[in-house]
Amino acid sequence: MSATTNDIARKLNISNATVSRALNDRPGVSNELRQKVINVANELGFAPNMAARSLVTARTQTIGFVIRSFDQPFSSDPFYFPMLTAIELELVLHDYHVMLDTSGSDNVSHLRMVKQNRVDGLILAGPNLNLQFVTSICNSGLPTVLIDNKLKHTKANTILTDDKGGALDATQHLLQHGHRAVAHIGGPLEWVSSRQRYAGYCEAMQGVGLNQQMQSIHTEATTIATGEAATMALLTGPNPPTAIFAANDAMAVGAMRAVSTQGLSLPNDLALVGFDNIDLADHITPSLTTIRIFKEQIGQLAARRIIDLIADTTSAPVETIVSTELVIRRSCGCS
Amino acid sequence: MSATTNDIARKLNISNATVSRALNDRPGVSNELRQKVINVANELGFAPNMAARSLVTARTQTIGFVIRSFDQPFSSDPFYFPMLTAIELELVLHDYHVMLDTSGSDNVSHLRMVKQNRVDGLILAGPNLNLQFVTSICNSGLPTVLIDNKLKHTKANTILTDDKGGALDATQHLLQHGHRAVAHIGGPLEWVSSRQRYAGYCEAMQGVGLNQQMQSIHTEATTIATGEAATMALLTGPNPPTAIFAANDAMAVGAMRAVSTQGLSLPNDLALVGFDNIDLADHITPSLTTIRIFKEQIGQLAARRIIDLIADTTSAPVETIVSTELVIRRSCGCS
DNA sequence: TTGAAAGCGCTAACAC
DNA sequence: GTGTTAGCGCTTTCAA
Repeated sequence: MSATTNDIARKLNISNATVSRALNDRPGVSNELRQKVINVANELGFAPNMAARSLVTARTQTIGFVIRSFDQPFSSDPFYFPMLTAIELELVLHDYHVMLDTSGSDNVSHLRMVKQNRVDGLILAGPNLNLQFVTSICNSGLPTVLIDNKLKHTKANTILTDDKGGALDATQHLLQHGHRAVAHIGGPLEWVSSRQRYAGYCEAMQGVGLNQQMQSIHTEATTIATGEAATMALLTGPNPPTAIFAANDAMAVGAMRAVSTQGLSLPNDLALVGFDNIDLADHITPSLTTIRIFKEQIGQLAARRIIDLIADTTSAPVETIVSTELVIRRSCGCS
Repeated sequence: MSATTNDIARKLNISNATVSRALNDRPGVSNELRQKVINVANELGFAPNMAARSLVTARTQTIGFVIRSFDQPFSSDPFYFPMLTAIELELVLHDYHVMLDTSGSDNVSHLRMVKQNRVDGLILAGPNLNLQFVTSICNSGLPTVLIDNKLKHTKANTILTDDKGGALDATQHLLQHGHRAVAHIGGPLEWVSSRQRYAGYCEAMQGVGLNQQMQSIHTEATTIATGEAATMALLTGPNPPTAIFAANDAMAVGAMRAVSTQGLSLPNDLALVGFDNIDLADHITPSLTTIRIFKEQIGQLAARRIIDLIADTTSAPVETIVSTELVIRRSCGCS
């Protein structure tokens, strides 16, 4: 088994308290002795037993990352994974580890990693988590950061994408192409992101007085399938649009399928802009004009916020909004 | 803070030893008292403090999942994530948690989660890990399961895809379409999967006496970019193939780009089969014929194996090979 | 069937 | 500066 502080202490004929002080950069150890301790520790390949340390410090140096396993990110649209990677990369710098939870529990007190005191804080990802669950966590006092989610009546630390701004850019770009019948397809309005993207769409349309031409469909998920269905409904409806702003790239891909099924072609018969900038956006035909989300940066910010929060639990909740970027390709009609 | 065994003991005027026995289904407690303990525990929302338990049992109920952060799975080809999800889902059933490590350390003794006794076992994913690193872990005695990797001189518990069988199916399918100049593009031959897929390709070609027509390019990664470059080289080379078996779907997408750049069209000028069955395979044009990998099942098997291994550390290493499935779409020329 | 006591490895308060 | 002591919350002997 691995070496303990006692092994080091015995070897140097000192107390393990001194070993602990030396190794943790605490005052009250002569430089000479401290160096000796460090040397022996290295020799023995010493690393503190986390269980023992946690037991006394009540700190685990672990952050829980919670996401619903049935969220699309885990399949066709790996949305939260670059974030997760970025989070881990940042947390490692601060000596923290990440523990995963995809169980989709509806209650904090059912979150095993919390009950068992396994984590110092939580990052909750995605809008698809049970509202009461999120609220109860945020009120529990455990340092918590939300990604892509927001509570109505509870202040929380949250990292958001500038969904409204991105949607505004996307829609305005379509308008600049001369389109008037610009429709929107998106996710459930219970999600902050869906609401904001819809708001951006509305603002753009109303900005040029197209209140009458507004037309949008909100489906229960934002997948290829729902995008296809929604687009089909629009194309076969009474006022088929000439352009569509899709709330994410998966739906945009679905829209492409619908267009193709209808015997139409992109971008001539229909212009299309997505949201996300998934890696494949550049590799489908026609390549997809979309709004880039800075996933890695969002992950990094979430990690930093949770660390700050652990250091100072009393700090006021902060809402961080990360901007977006319009990535112009072919599906919008640009050449 | 959360309740402890002492809280329960005090409330019932018994010792915390009895509480522990009652809650852990150990013999030596009357049914009556056990039930009382359980009731009080529920009332108080008790959950054992993992640090305390770990300290005495030397078990953490945590499995480390190790992967290199720069592996493609984390970006365009979310290969290992469905696996990770499946692993978590399975481990939860056995009261285990998953801790992530993407640091890409080159040495076990540098793996913090191991040094600090944070994990009971390790799942190492991907062929891209440092060989010495993997070997040293497998020899360290810590229960370990490899996914998509294999050691030459060290026996290990490993879960593999039937890469050779899948490649055989893919290549034979192209041959059945009447193609003779069937080329292969794949990853580095240091990877087990690349070697096996290449072997399957060779076996298929040699099986119909096409040793002379064999032509393959192995790139340092299996991405859209390398697939495009390799295909470009083949198409502009002395013997342009009429069909290509790509070692994964990302490379196949790259191949499509090269074909398009060359002014050719799929599947008429070139037939194509990939490997993976990523979600988008069905949504690109033409839809991609490919070999399906059962990622969720692989994850589940890895999780089960690591649990068995923890229960019986002496059990002999097992190599598990999960079969594949040919998914026929349009890129191969089928209609 | 139950309790008392020891101890896992570490940190922190208090002596000296 | 350094050692002694206690204790974090739990499990596990050993007694009774």
